[in-house]
Order: sequence, then C-alpha cells, then structure tokens
Amino acid sequence: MSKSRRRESADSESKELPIYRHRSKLVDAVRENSFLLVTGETGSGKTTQLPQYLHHAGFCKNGAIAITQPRRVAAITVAQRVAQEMHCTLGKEVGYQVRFDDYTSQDTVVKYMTDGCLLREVLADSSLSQYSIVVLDEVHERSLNTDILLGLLKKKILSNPEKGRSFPLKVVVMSATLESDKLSAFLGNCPVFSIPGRTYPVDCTFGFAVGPKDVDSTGYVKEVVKMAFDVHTSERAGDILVFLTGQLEIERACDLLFEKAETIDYRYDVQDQTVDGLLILPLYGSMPTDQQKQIFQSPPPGIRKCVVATNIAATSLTINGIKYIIDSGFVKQLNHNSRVGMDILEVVPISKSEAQQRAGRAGRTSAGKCFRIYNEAFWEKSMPEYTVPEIQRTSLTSVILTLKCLGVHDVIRFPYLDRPEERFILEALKQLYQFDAIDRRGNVTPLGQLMVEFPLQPGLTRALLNAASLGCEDLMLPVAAMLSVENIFIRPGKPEKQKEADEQHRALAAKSGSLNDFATLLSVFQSCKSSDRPSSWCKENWIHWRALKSAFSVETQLREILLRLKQKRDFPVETFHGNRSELLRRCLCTGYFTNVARRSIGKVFCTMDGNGSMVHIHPSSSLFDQEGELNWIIFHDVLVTSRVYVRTVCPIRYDWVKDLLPKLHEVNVYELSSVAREEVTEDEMKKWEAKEAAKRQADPAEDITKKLEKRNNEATISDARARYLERKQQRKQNKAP
DNA sequence: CGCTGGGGG
Repeated sequence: MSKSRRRESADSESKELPIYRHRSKLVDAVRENSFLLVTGETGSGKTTQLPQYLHHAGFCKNGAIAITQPRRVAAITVAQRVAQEMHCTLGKEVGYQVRFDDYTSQDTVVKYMTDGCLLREVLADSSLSQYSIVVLDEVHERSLNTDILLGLLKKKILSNPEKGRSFPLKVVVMSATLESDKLSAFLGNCPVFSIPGRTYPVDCTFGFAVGPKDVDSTGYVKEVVKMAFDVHTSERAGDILVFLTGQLEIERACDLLFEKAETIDYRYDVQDQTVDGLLILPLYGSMPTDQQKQIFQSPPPGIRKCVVATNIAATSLTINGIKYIIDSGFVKQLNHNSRVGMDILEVVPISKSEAQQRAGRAGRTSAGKCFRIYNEAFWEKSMPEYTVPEIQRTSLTSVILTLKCLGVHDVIRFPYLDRPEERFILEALKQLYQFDAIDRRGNVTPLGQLMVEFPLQPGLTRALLNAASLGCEDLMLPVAAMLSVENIFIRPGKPEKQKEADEQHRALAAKSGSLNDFATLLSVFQSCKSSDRPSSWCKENWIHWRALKSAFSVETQLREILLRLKQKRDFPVETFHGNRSELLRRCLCTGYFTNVARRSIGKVFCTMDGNGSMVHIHPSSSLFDQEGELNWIIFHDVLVTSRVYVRTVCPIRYDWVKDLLPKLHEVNVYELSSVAREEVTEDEMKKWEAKEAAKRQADPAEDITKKLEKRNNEATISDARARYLERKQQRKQNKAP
C-alpha cells in the first residue's frame, strides 16, 4: 500500500469510530472543566482519538498531554498507532515512555506512558509543570499506581491547581461504563461524557458442575475440559478461549483435551499438538515470548483453535477470532495476609464484573457465546460484585513511602477512591518505621528519601543501602535485581523433566559454595553474565533467559541510581572485617529482619514477628533438610500450599539481628495511627518512648518464645493442611472414573 | 519433599 493510501485509510478509519461525532463537544468539555470523566467500552476509540482531538484543539501550546496506561505493551502499541495516524515519527510529536524504554524528545506533546512512570515523575516534580493535561486511562482496572495518581490529582486540583505552574492542570479520567457515578462523585461531581462502544452480544450460559461448595477444589479443570470438548464437537466454527488460573493447571487441561481429541477417528496432522481439527494452545505469562506469539496465528482451514490461558488473556493479550469462552470462574490473586504480614498468592472465585469482562472477549469481532462451568448459586453466593481493588488487598509499604515523600503526611485521610483498611496502612507505617524510612512522628528520614528513589520493595532497598554503606554493593545489586524480577528457575510440568531441572538447580546452589539461596542468585547472575553464550547457558541450567535478561537491566538501573545518589549526598562508609559470605548475609539482615525465623522442633521454624507463625523451608531451597547448626534463618517470601513454606532462605547468626528484633514489637498501633493522622501530642510521644525502652530490656527471642507457648500455633498449619488434603481428595475423585 | 496469576518502577 502506498503511503498516501495508507494515510487515507487511517483517516477514514478514525472517522468511523464512535467517538468521532462527539469530537467538538469533548474538546469543549475539557476546556470548561478541571476534571472530566469519559466512559466508553472497548472499541470506542477514546484511547487513540481523544489525545489527538486535544492536540488539534491547541491544548499542547502550554505543555504536553500525558496519557497513562496500566501496562507497558499498551502504552507502546497505542503510541505507535497514534504516531501513524498523525503521520509523524514515533518519538517526535507522539512518543511513549516506559521503564527501560523512552521514546520521547523535546518535540513530544502526546506522550503515552505507564502509570508507574508518571508516578515517578510526580516524585521529581509534584506540579507536573511540563504537562497541560493528564489523561488517566483504564481507570476501571484500578491498578495501584492509577489509584494513587487519581487521589494525588484530586488533592492537588481541589486544593491548589496552580501551585508551581503558570496555568491550571486539567485531568481527564477514562474508564469503562461500570461505576461511572462513583468516579464522577469522587472527582467533585465532574461531568460524564459517555461514548458508545462497538462490541457484539455474547450469550452466557451457566453450567451445573461447580457450586458454592466447590470454592476450595480443583475439580473445575476436568469440567472445563469437558465443556471445551462439548463446544468443539457441537458448536459452529470459531475459536475457543478457556480461562484457568495457572501454568500447571493449564498444562494438565491441555493434556486432557489432547487425550480426549485422540479418541475420535477423524484426525489432522498439522503439528504434534493437533488432532481432529482442534489446535490446543496453552498461554501463560512465563511462557517463552515466541511461543506466546503463536497463539495469534490463525489456524489452518478447518481447524479450530483452543487457547487455554491464565488471566493474561483477560486484558494483556487480545486474541482475534475468539467466539467461545469457557470460564472456570476462578483466578489466582495476590492478597495481603495480615497473619503472615505478607502478600500471598491464592486461588479465589472471580467477581461478577470480571466474569463479564471474560465473556466480553468473545464479542470483539462478532457475536459470541460464553459457557460458565459454575451454576447460578455459585454466581449469587460465591462471586462478589466487583473485584476488590489492588490498593485494598496488597502491601502498601512502598505506596505509603511514596505518599510521605510527596508531602502527604496524613496517609489515612488521603483521598482514596476506595480506602484501604486502616490496619493495612498502619502495617505499612510500622514497616517503614522498622526500616528507618520514617521516624516516630511519621516524618520521612534522610534514609527514606534515598529509599524512595529505588524501584524495589523497601526491605530490599534497605539491604542495598546498607551494603552501599559497607562498600559491598556489588554483592547486593545483583541479588536485589534477581529478587525483583519473575522467578528465574524453570520448573516444567512433566515429572521426568522436573527431575532434570531440579538436579541442575541443585548443582547451581552447590556451585555458589554456601548454603544460602541469596548467594545462589548472585552466583547464577555472575555465571550467566560472564558466559560467552548466556542464552544457551540458561537453557542448560533450566533458567529463564528472559527473566535473567531483565535482571541484568534492573541491576544496571539500580547501579545508576546508587551512583547518582552517591554523587548527590554524603554516603556514610563503614569498614567491615570478615568474609564475603558473612558480609552479604549481614546486609540482608537489615532488610529482612522482619522475616527472621528460629528453629522450633525438627523441621519447623517459627517466625520472630508478632505472629510467631510456624513455617517450613521449601524443598526448592538449598537449606531444605539441613540439620546441624542451622537455628536462625531469614527468608524472602512465603508460600502457602500443603504447608506454610518459606522460599529463598539463608542462615544467619542471632547476634546479627539481636539489636533489630525489638523493632518488631515496639511499635504501638495507637500511637502510629495518631502519627498518621497528625494527632499525636508530645506527652503521648514521651510515654511511647518510655514503653519502647522498657520492651527493649527483655531478650526478644526469649520474649517471643514465651508468647508462642501461649498460642495455638498449630492452627496456622492445620488450616492450610486441611485445605490441601481436601484438594488432594478432590483430585483423586476426579481421576477415579 | 514440592507446584507462583497478571501488572508496574
């Protein structure tokens, strides 16, 4: 196609979009209001068109237009598309900015970016003086960063819109139609502009196999397979998309589907996974990217494609030609668990709105059908109306530090669209205090100011800064990078391959020369980096090359930030005498003393936080089954399956954390909440300090051990164990016939 | 002796 023809088609295409006839009214509405809410379903064209209208109307004279997206790929692809429509080179008038990838220049006036990037920019310039308009897109997804930006912009515009600026900032909030009243009310009853979408009807039917009683079982995998096969053998042409929760489940479902398909005479030999006109394709995030791309190819004529996916297919990837949805009704979700004081991944029923979202994936190009394997009672009793927004179910430590650094002292009364539970906020404050990021009055410390600069969880940042002050950041930078990317160890679904992978991983641990999973990460990082052919090194060792590559990028970024901070401020440098292994572990202690555990009986360890949970070392750890002197450990994260497991573990000496442990108990919730609300008096503060001093007298380990005797800690284990046994039973029943 | 979704900086 010639260039002019392409231009023509892009132009006429955009004129056909539902948003086009609202063009002038939209521009007027933005001109007249500080806040505007634009709602519209997929296909309305709001993401690509609105910024162009505003650009043509001259809004970029004073500054650029920022449009935020919750995901990197979205920011990139939309920017590419808009650059094409505006006939400019990407990075000139139209550009994008995501972590590790900045396609913007002095000329950029329409800038697509991730919400996280804009939040970093707010930290550098809270008045956002380079922008005339901020457009928050996909607000209904309720990503943590978007929610925070929403509150910050509301606060700023309602209180002092022109502070630090030569003209007032405008904010456009874009969202699906759902909950538009609530959003408008939140933004001071701002006007709502709704744009019709362009989707086709999807006919939904309920199944009968899964009911409210099945919330804790995995029996749905079998049901999903059955239903997918029914659709394949009875419905007209059109591809199938199946929603399940995780990799192993998906691999199992694909195996079952393949077996079923083999029982039919009529067969095709297209690829080894293809029989009877059914092309079965798994899809999940940790899959190699080229394998992921395979799902976009249209199947050979006469063959039906069946994609078995995680929630990645709900928003991140859009597959064309999907006509049938099979919905398991479950999702894997990261929830904050106060009992362990950490975020834990668990399988839960989806919300009704999420079910509608899944169904909608069948109606993008033509009318479709959605088959839900659960019954109406499950819909009524087990599924909430809406998904609880991320801000109400994950750890807030980073977020609260960011707010504090932005001068939001009263983090409880901050304008949240949905307020997190107060105890979650207090927990975050407590952690920040423990890491010395805020003081007893809730003010950010100089250390906290340094910590906020790093794109890491606060504990890791704390350890990294400690390493820097001891002059051993070269040990900690790779470890921090490795722990902030997805799991780098590949563990396949097939048992034979598992054995092979496990052996390789054990060899890697042995190579690091110490019983320390953090040191193994460091060793893997260094070995791969110094290898001539890093990608084949990864393959041989069952390591995710993609994950390791991103760890390399993260490490470089962290190194640069550290260097910048060192030039800007005085860094206290202490000297340390001892060996490397001890040095690394001591640094880790400053960030992980909240995750200390002591051997209780046999293989059971007991955490030293107020909860005193009983935990086991995960079998993937090099410390698994190690007896002997191993009495004290720190760990990176917790996994609740058949037991409460800790993963990424290293042995420590009690001496190293002795002085830090009292911090786990000295924080009083009442005072902290007063601090958060700016209600604390000098008198109260003095009493508090006295109380803390008294607590510090006692030996923390003995103190906790005593407390534990009074508690029935078996509950922690037996809960998890009971659920596991139930699931196991369920699996047996499913296999029996 | 085991089983981690999807985002983001």
